[in-house]
This record gives sequence, C-alpha cells and structure tokens, in this order.
Amino acid sequence: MTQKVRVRFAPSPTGPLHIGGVRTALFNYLFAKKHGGDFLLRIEDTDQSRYVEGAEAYITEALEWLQIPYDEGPGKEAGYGPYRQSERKYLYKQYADALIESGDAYYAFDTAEALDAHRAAHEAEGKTFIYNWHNRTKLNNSLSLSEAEVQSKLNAGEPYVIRFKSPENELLHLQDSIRGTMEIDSSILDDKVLFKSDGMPTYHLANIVDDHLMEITHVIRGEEWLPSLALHVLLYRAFGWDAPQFAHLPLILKPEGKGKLSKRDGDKMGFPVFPLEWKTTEGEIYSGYREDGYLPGAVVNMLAFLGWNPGTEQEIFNLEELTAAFELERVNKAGAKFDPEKTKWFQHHYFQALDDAILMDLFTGFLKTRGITIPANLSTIVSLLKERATFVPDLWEQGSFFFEAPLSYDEKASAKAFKPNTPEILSEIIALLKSETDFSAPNLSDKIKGWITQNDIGFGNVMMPMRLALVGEMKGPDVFEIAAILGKDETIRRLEAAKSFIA
RNA sequence: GGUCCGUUCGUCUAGGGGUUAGGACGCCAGGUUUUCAUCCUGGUAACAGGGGUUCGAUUCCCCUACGGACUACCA
Repeated sequence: MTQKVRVRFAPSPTGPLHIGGVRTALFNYLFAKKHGGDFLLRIEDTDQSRYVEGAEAYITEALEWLQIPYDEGPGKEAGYGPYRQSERKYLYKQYADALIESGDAYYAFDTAEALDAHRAAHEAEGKTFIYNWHNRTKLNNSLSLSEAEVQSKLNAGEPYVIRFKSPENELLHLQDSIRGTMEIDSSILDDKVLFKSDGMPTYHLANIVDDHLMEITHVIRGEEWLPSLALHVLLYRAFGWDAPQFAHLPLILKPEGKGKLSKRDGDKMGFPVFPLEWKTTEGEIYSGYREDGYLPGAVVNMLAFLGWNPGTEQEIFNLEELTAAFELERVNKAGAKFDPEKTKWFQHHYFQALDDAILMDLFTGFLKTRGITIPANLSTIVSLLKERATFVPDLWEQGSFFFEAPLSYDEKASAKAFKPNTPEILSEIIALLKSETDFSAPNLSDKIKGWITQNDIGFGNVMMPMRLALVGEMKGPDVFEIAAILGKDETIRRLEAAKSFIA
C-alpha cells in the first residue's frame, strides 16, 4: 500500500526563522507537492522558557511571503491538530508512561546539580559523563532504586524525569535518503530525557509522538539532527510504530571563515540571513530579504540551489518548475557556504523579469515616500532605467536626474568634458534646440549628430558636456532619450546652467 | 575529549574506473552602448594528502589531514 506523502516543517518559536530553516521548509514543501502530498506546519514550543513573542507569526508570514503555504497547521486544522505542541501537552505523558510500562524508559530523580557534579568530575579526569547502561544502575533512578523507594518518591511529589533506556551493544543500521546507510553502536548512546520535570515532553518524545499521530511519512530536517537519529529510530521501535523515512539536509555555512551561518553574520557581512526583518525586544534590528527589496521568487530560487541541483544546466526555476524537478536524492551531503553575490544575481534576473506595471507601482511608492511628484511619463523613465537596476532604489540611484536637476557636476568628468570652447558649443546647441518643434529622441539625435558632423566639432566635445549638463555624471540612458523626457524647457534650462557654471 | 557526517575551480556545483573534468556566481579581457549599467564573446581557476585495488583512479577501499554537527530536564 502506498501512503499519501505527509511531511512537516517543525520550527521552534524561539526567534526569527533563519534562512536555513526557510530552506528546510522549502524542501519539505517541494517534496510534498512533487508527490501530491501534504505539507504541515507544527510549532514545537515545548520549552516555555525559550518562547519568543511574535516568532510564530513571523514564521507564517515568512512562508506566506515566499509563497510556500502549508496545508495543515495552526489555523488550518485538518483533523490532526492541534498543531502547537503546547496545546498537545496532555497527550505526551501517556506515551512516556507506556514506555516505562514496557521497560523502555525509567524514572530518574537525579537533580541538575548532581548531574553537573558528575559531568565536572568526569571532565576533571578527561572523561565524558554519559548517562547510560554503564552507570545508570549507580544513579538515582528507578533502575537502581527499589520499587518501594520509587513509589514513595513519586508519592512524595519529588521531581523526576523520564529517561529512555537505550540498548547496550547493538549495531544499529540507520537509513537516510541523502546519506544512505549508517551504522551506530547503541552502546555510545545516552539515556535521553523524554519527559521533563516541568511536565512537558522533550523534543525527542514530542517529535516522535506527533509525527506518528500526524501520519508523517518523511522527515526532512537539518543535519544537526543526525546525531539523534538513532534515538528516534529506537523510539519508534519501542512504541511498535513504523518509522518515517529520514533525510538530513546539509548545513548552510557562513560565506567566509568557519562555521555555520548564524544570526549575526548577515548584518556583519552586509546581507540578510532572515527572510523578513526582525526587531528584538531590545530594539536590535536584523535585516530581512523582503525589506531589502529582494523578490520572493529570487530568494526561493537561491535557497533551492543551496544543497540541491537538478543535474541539468538550468538555474532559473520558479516554484512550479522546482516542484517538478525536485528530488531528495539530488540533495548534497556536504555543507554549502552561503554566497550573497549569487543571491544578487538571482535577484537581478527576477527583477528584470518583473512585470512593468508592478515595477511602476513599486517605484511610485518609493518616489512618494521621498516626496517626489510623479511625472506623467514615469513608465518611459522606468523602461529606460529597468535594465540598470537590481532593486527598486537602484532606479532612483540610476535616474534621479529625471526628477531633479543635477546640483553639481562630477569632478573628474567635468574636468575632462568642460573645455574652454564648451560654453560656445552649448550656446549653439541651445539655439538649435530652441528652434526645434519635434522634441522626440530620434529627431533630436538626427539633428544634433547632423550638426556635429556638419561643423566637424567631434562627438566627444558635444555629447559629454550635454550628458554632464543633463545628468551631472557620466551615466544613464541615451542623452537624447533623456532630453526628450525632460522636455524642451528643462533641457535648455540645464544646458544654460552648465554654461554659466563653466563661465 | 567522545560520537557521527562531510571534502571537485575563491564560492555553488555536474560528473564518475579511461573526459580537453562541464556549468553558474565572482574576477579579468574584448565587443555593443560615442557615458554608465545591462547584454554578448572569450579567459582565469578544482578532483585535500598518502597508501592500496586495478592495465588504468578524481571516481572503489583504508589511513591521515582539514571542515562541520552533536555531546542540556534546548529545539
């Protein structure tokens, strides 16, 4: 029987979702959609002390912005909810109890201080303290204590945790869709806490129980979970449940130096590591791709290629194409250094592909916040500027002179372009323009170029001063296009201004 | 320290027992644009090291080095 594919993205609401988490969500989404399955969002908030206000809203907003919606999750109940572990709290204890019943888990009464002391003592001898078969009978738990003692502690309300009794001396064969088979000796495993003294399950228990109850078929998560895979597989076995298929995604590393990409790298190195901007309660701001002007399609495309590739030479993929091409088997094993430059390249591509009407709206919004009056020929201006831009503000950067006359002239350029005879040339150009009734770019081009050739003045002596007069720098679209957009009066005004500047 | 995972141009990667080791980003050069950017063309640049196995290893195996993750009553 083939089960319907069901995958989940299970973040912890401890802060903004970073790019690595977004990629995990994306791969889950792609895998689900590729196989006609469901993509669920589950909030893993079993650690109340780390709960951050607004983090969950951030997660859903980010997924929405990137257009990778979940089929089930908070607010989208589908019979498997609730989807926040804090709201499922009542569920977990019985499963922990069942494990005690079957002998796969036990009560432990060791205090945090006692455990710390053990760790310190071991460390002093250069050894590592592991709570498992080799010392659990010497510690304070239901394996070392008599039944009566355990019962009296329980009755007395003494705090306890429930630990998994990991097997000794067993060679485990673990399967991973990306890494193949791995062998682990169960003797090195420690007896992880499944149920905390505060009445909440740990990640390990809640995760397995929920994945089972929610009928998850494939667990696609970050490589940082690889070391707990053995525990999880053992847990499924202890419950007598079929384990889902696992896939551990490679890490995303920082662009330079060592280590995985972290919160602070972004703003330190000048690129966002978060999809959306995030403000901490302390007032710190972490920049986000959305606020920095990136298009969601570009971010998705970039993320998809971090650790995955289609095996062809195609690099530009929209969400539908990604869905069709995505295969877990083509995900890499090695961690990938994040490259902000490549992200810009994707952004440039998507920006160029942006619908002109949408771009007009975006740019209009930008101009309004600057208090610039919107000219009637804005669409012509945008079409001239678009290919020079990667972000909306670039349009302004590249073409502010369409809206404001230059206040100064680029020093190097003016030293080169403005010569003693320039005022004289400008005067003649002005005279020529004054008599012109057709102020279209092609006509202007014909007339002025004709005049230059006729008088044998040299193009550089006319074109450069003209550009400088109109733009202020040596940049921008064709001068005649600029003049046409500026119109007769403004063009002449700027040429006059340049003339008097030189004189 | 222990356990596990990994290692192809600077970066993302394709490939896989016999290849001129392919593409993309970046960078450099040329062309277009009498400016700038875009764009086009070309160039630069890699199989971590050492042992095996093999007629032949970048590809398979082992070791070393390096990188990373994990090692909480966090996820």
